[in-house]
Amino acid sequence: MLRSFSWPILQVKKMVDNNSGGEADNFDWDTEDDLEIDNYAISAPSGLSTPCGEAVLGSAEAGSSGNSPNSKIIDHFVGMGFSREMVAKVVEEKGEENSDLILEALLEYSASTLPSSSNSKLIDHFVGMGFSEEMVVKVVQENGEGNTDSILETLLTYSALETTASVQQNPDSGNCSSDYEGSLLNDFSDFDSFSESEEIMSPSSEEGRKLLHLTKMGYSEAEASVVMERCGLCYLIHFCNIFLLMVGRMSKFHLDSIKDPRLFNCCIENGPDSTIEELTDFICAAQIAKAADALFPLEDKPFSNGSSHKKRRNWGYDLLLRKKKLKLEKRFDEDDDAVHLPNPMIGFGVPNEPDQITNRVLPEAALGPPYFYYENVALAPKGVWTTISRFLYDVEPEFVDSKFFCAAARKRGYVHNLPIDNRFPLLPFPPRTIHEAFPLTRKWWPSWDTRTKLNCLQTCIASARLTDKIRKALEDSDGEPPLGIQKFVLEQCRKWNLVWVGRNKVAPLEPDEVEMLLGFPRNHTRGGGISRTDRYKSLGNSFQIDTVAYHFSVLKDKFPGGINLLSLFSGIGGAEVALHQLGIPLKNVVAVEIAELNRNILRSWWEQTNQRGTLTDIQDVQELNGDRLEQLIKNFGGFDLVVGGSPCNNLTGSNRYHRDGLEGKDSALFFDFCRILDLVKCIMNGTKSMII
DNA sequence: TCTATGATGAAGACATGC
DNA sequence: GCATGTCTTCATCATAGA
Repeated sequence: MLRSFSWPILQVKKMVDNNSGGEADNFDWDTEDDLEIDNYAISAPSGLSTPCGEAVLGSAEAGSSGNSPNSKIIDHFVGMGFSREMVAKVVEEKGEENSDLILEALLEYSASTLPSSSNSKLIDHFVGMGFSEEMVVKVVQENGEGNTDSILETLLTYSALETTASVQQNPDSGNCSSDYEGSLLNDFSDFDSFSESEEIMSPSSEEGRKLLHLTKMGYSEAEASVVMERCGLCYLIHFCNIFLLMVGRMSKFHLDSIKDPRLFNCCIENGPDSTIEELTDFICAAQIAKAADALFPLEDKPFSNGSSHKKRRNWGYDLLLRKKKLKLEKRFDEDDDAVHLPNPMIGFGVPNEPDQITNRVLPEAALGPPYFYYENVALAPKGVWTTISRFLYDVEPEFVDSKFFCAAARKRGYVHNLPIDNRFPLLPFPPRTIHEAFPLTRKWWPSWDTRTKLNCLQTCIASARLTDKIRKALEDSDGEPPLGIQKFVLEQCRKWNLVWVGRNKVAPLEPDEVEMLLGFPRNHTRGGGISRTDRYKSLGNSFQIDTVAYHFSVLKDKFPGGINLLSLFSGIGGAEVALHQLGIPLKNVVAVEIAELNRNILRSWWEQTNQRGTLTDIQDVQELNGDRLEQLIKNFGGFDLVVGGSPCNNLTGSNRYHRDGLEGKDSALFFDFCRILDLVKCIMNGTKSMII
């Protein structure tokens, strides 16, 4: 079974479970990781908060020498940061048998006993942001201390209303001259000095002019460049809104508009044409958000599978909140592996394997319509899958290795909201071993090459020089080659997925063989002006059809009349082929793919298979804005399934140069998947038509 | 200009032994 | 639990040759 994430509450619970499970004696409570987690719990202004740091330290120091029968469990909870007195009291009340109950009671007591004076770290944080203590105390009382997002939002609202009133009384004090802004900007005075780069000094374009203007205003070139780029993305409006709010230029109407997708879309659409004022707002707001992050390093709340998620209506705002938390989670994930890959990597189950899981509880926000399905490499840098999951409504990823479906490994993570019961595989089963897939290789396969499965099919193949080098190395030895040669050859065979095609002769797979292994029709990528290199590249970036079809199979009964599909980063049409092979009619397909070669491949397949539905090509995900989606949804009556496997370039271990995670140039397109999915959900749920 | 080729490690999961 | 070694990884870049 997949293991849960290790968010704070779960981590604490895990620790307690370990204790109650009798393994506490082997648990090292003093490891650095545990201390980090403890510190997290201690200072978090959430439900995990403890009364105060001093009490925690004092009790912890006194902690490990208890002699009473329940001293061990008390010590453990004290080690988590609760005061000894509180733990003792709770253990006395609840007994020491049910550690979950104890934990819940401790959390409850902690929340109820947080100091309400200005000594509160939570209040200090907000006061430090520039809000008045009186206002902070009031808002904290209204919202409770566990919900820092609500507190911040309410504080911003009050501030905006106050300042707006002030501006209305004194119009000259508006815009960038408010005290708020002054104090805030002073806090961000560590701008880089003005850059005198040649490019900026001689702007030859509109972008250059804006860059020059921004740098002259005192922003660093890097900041200006980033914001110029980002203003084409969907984050602009949120940051602008927050900043406008902070400086008091935003009325209640504007505040409400934060959550208005139409306004959000306007900014997205105007991104490249953003005015200087918008760009400066963006920079300031980003810095404010950065500072807010620093002030609330521990605000994150544990997620549950549960029902506590409110209806996902404020998608733009939510997206930004999730983005804001990204850095915090990344830091946390660096301390603790939040997502653990299952071994064996069979997700919720694969055909012919035991331990099938057929039930799961999805977070309310994740429920369809539409169904969604996101895919990427399983072995991404640490923290990436935590982030992906968080951005996709906290749905737990399903990690599956396609070696359970075909003769090649393909370790991938899938985040989806599909049902998981009554799955069925495509029949007939594809060959599961190398020899089944390529029977002619058996004749030449040496006994010392024990491979039965190929490794991941990638985008590059071995060179002729390498296979020749292997041939010569083997021919130099009489009979069975020495161990050193065997080791070298095996290493290269594993690395490049070489198969034996003659005596002492290995070769990389042909493109049509890769097609077969991945479950595509023969010659799917052949012809139409595509080179062999590009065929390997397109195939290497694709789905494994049998794996994906197994997950999609639950849709067959649900859409007997056909399905409307939004296929993002569609590549050579893995999702389309999988649905087709399942016998699910494709009614309306909107396929978004940047590479013309891939679009041609999908179009060609569409025509060859005599599809009766309509296929709409879109080149760039950036083209999919609210209006475009609204039009498409209006035409089709909504999407039944949104599928996407965003670029993995910056995630895969094969990338030696730019393994930058989700912040990488290409892999950042994941956030466009989120944006578009949110938009689709929003429009289909009627939110968009409700506002304005 | 396009295509194919060769050189370029690090990160992280996992198994093993102590 | 920890150190160590093994194995795997939807790739990128520079360059030569057609």
